[in-house]
Amino acid sequence: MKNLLKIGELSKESGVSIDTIRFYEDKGLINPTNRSEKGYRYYDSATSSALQFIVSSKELGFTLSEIKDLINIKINKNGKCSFALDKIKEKERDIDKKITELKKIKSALKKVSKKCESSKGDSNCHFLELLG
Amino acid sequence: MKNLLKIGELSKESGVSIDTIRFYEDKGLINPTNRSEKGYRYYDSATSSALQFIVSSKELGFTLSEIKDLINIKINKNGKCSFALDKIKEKERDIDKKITELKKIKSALKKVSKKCESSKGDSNCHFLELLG
DNA sequence: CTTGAGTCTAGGCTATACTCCATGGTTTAT
DNA sequence: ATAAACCATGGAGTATAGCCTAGACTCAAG
Repeated sequence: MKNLLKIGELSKESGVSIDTIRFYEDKGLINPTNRSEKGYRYYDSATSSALQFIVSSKELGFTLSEIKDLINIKINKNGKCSFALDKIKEKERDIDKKITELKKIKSALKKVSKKCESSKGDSNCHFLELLG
Repeated sequence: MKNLLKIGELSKESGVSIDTIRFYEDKGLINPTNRSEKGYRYYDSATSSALQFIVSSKELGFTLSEIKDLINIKINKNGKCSFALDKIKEKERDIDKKITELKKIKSALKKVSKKCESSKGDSNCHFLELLG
């Protein structure tokens, strides 16, 4: 097939492993442009951008299923931004929530370590004592 | 057995489910004080504190395997704080790393959403366009 | 034409922290 | 004595995002 890549070539071009490419197909994130008679997958080079998009989105904290939604926005809504924007804002809120959560944990840990430090010289640890 | 609790009673007292208690035993976090001839587990009430310790530690971000380490410190090192303190400080660093990571993601998301907003009126989305 | 490299499918395995289920034995209360 | 409630074990299932393997084909080069 002219100008089309086999899965191994796509893998090299995109930096995504063959297994992962097949896995993404299984999850409905990408599709081979076509298949040979014998079943070989062939991709155009736009698929490489699609894979890059997936990788970047993952780095932004999106799960594969959320990324699938983003792709469907592109396909179904003709790429209108407002729909994607909703998802992005939602993810921002998610991340914020996680940060808040972790900050709480952090200050709780600080409290515990202070407690621990205050019993440094003691034979028993004020934290571990909770074990009973 | 006098003063000992059966697993269901321990579960009620600690708020940890029966299944989870057995699961923690399987993971080496707790042990029944003894077993009846027929195999029933019996616990003293200190086990309830131990379960509370596990729950609290989980809330502090420790995994079960890390909690197991903490318990072993109590057992092997006679509860000396310095050892526990190391683990706590390490966990603080973990949490800090995660927070930093999330903050990076957050600012990247903001960038993307700005880009997205700037193309709101356009027929195509600057973010989704990356899909090729 | 043969060999080696590439590809196919289907399935299992990883880690984490459980939850749920079936099947069968035990205890307790009436 | 009998039924309800409890307990035991072992194994499967959940979610996420892949990795790895076997066994069988196919393709390209010499």
